[in-house]
Amino acid sequence: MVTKQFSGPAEDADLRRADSLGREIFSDVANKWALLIIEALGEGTLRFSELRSRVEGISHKMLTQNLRMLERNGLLERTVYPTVPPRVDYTLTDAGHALQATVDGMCEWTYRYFHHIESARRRFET
Amino acid sequence: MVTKQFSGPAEDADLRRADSLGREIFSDVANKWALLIIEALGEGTLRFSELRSRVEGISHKMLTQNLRMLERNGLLERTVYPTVPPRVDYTLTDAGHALQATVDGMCEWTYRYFHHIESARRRFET
DNA sequence: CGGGATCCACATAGATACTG
DNA sequence: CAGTATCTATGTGGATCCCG
Repeated sequence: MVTKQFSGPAEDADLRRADSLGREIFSDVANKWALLIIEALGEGTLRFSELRSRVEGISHKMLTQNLRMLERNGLLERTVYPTVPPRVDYTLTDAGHALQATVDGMCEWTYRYFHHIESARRRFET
Repeated sequence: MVTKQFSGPAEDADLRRADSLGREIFSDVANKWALLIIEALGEGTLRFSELRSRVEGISHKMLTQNLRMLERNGLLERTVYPTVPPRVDYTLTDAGHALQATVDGMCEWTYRYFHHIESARRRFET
């Protein structure tokens, strides 16, 4: 999956298509901002402005761009309330939550190997 | 961790430093090529040229660049054999393997939510 | 073979301004 | 408040060349 290759021409064309799509999805999702957004939404529904402050350092533009992309891939749902001023909520779908679980894993990993990484860096710059 | 904020100025300065480093590590690692390299090395030690063909689509430059970064962060070990022609092996460290486990999760996720994503995309372009 | 260095096209992301 | 549009700069990545 994703990293596996299909060698022979006798391979099922449907499987090859699946693999290339898998790779495309992986490329979409495996980026800093997307994962941080997913992680932020893990705690529950958030508005645009709330996301903006939770995902530290993200620009207005990057946020909207990634939200569109995540919505397109069915990872989150966008609810617009036709009020003045407008209000838009973002919530993870089941697929989104499932991914969020693995992102949690990455965050825990960062925490666990913190010192290992710090000392590796010190060793490296010599 | 990573997404958590430290608010008050009374907060422990060491924790803030830890958080910003965590974020830095996350930003390093949460990118397409890095994760695909980690995933490829999950199966075992590989040479530069082997990695180049396993991680489909990666350029010479991106491969070396990411390998340096992953080595710097102590995720993999680089072994140079002083032969002619030279031979260089890359192997995951414990930290690398731990991360690889979570990347596996992402790959499985891609596989599991494949159809969900496909249909979400169809719905979106209307 | 592995990898550094350079050049450059192109995409990406920031800033700014404008709309419903 | 949320979002789109435009402009621009900067940085990222690909291609190419050379070196041990």
